[in-house]
Amino acid sequence: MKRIRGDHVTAAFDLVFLGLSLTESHTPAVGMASFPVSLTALDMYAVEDGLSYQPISTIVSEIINDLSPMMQQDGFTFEEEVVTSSEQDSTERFVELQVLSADTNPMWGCQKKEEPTQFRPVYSPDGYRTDQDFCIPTNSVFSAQSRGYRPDGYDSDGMTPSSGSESPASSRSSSASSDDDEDYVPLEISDDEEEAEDEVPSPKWPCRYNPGGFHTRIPSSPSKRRHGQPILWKFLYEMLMDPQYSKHIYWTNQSKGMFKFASEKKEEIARMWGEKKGNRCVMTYQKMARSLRNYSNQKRHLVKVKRKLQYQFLSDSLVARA
DNA sequence: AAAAAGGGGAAGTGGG
DNA sequence: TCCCACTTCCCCTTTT
Repeated sequence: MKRIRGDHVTAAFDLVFLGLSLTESHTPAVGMASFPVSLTALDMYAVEDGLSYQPISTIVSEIINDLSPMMQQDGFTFEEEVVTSSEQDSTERFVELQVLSADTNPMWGCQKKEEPTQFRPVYSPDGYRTDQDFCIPTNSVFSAQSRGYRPDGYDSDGMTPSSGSESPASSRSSSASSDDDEDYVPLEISDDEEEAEDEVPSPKWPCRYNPGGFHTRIPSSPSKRRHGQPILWKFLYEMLMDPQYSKHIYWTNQSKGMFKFASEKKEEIARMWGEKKGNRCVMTYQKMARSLRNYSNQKRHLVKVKRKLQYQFLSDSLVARA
């Protein structure tokens, strides 16, 4: 039997779990539920798979190939439908997952959660986060792990490794619930400008040529070093996915990855980015935009849209990034 | 016309 | 030592 990569299972359930682009049309019949998923939109939700970033459409395709035999055996069916939208450059591919519920197959139970499910972005600036247990937020729920599809790539008996003793994918998953959770610091917007000024004083001289000779950056914490430096486009992406910042930065066309900075908030976003990086100098929108232009010039991650303060994510770039 | 935003060269920084 | 991902400065151009 072909074995599945545990992380991909996690990713598959994450995308359903996220509620991203899930239509509201799932119709829980007796024992069944279906979840049409727009993969074009979900391409924006690339998943860190060990060393690279893959669009979810790629991962879902693998999942379908890998899981089909097993899931059909257990009463699952995957039905794929390709739908071409009216817009020229957009082909939306829908995957409909028909899932046998726990009601009709008690093996597909879902562990109870104290709190209701909260959707969350796949990305955080500090890396991928995922929960170990999850339920699809309908009555027809199941847990990947309860089926023996373990994120560590072992069979349900925990004795049979899938392929290789260590894979980047499995190491990512196993650390996600421990170290990463501890390191994760939610974004915060300080309403107190003076407090922020205390932490990041405005120098009286140009940062690069300061007479005091201070370093331009505060040394990173060990956790930051471990996970690499914060990445600008991920930072922006998380802001876009967080309703808290909907007045700062927002989608203008989410399915195409187009977003816009609010003119009156762009400097605040830049300042937050500078604080997240630990810059000694205050980050400005002008400087942040220079970084974004580097992305745009190199055609990676995002490009500038010919509209004021608007940019567009490149989903293909997420695949190419290694 | 003025302000805001866009653009890009060049050099520098710090982590991996 | 090299590369990456910015950061900073500066100055010019384009858009609003």
